[in-house]
Amino acid sequence: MPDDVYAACCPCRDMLDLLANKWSALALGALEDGPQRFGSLRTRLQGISPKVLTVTLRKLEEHGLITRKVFAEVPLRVEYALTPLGRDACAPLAHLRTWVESNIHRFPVSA
Amino acid sequence: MPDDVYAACCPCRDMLDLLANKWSALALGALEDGPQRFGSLRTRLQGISPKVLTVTLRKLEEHGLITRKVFAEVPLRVEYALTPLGRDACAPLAHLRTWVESNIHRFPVSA
DNA sequence: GGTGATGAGTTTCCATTGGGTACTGTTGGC
DNA sequence: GCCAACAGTACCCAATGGAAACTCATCACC
Repeated sequence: MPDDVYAACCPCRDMLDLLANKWSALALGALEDGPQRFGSLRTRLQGISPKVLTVTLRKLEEHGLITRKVFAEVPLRVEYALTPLGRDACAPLAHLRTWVESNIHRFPVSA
Repeated sequence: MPDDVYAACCPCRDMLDLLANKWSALALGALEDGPQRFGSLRTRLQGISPKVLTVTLRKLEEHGLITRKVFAEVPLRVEYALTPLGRDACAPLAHLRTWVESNIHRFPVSA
């Protein structure tokens, strides 16, 4: 079994690092509803700064999870959408998000 | 629905940030097999430095996902174990890890 | 009684991220 | 000419991430 996230040199490690990330998990989840524009994502991912959103989206695009499509309109429109791979990745991330939401009350009050 | 990971101020956000993290996901998964010692975790989480492992474990402990038990032996023995909450958190993280492992071949070659 | 091993970390340092705020560029409407 | 909308950049500082070396306690060995 060459594909092991516990192996330091396995590319799995990089993928896990990409997906196991607050903003990636939220961004992919936001795109589950369909393509979204930069501004819309920025609104949905409350608290994200434009810079961090850009970096997050670029990384996801680079790894084939989302696509970035520019429309030559005015004002400029850019749409981000899930690739089939990205769509599949949403399932485990959705589990994680919903688990957190439904178990948040079990966590000790923050220190 | 007050518990929303997309809300910046919701404590869910902090929990997602804690769990959606490469080392947390791997550490919790390693503890699924039963209590582990520091050295054992260090070996299993290939490539982690002792400092980062310490920080990771302390954060998980602080948030009630694992326990840290010191045995007054020589040489010193310290065991980390999942709490019930931690055990429950393993399920979505395991999904994520196995999804990555079984879909890694679909990712484009790293840039 | 000094030497080394064991286990579980610290300490120090540097490079890489994360993140906030302000700014840019393009075009259209007022 | 001036402002607004959209999609980002640029610049800066603070917080992590991570490697390598060091610490501390105790025991076993020579």
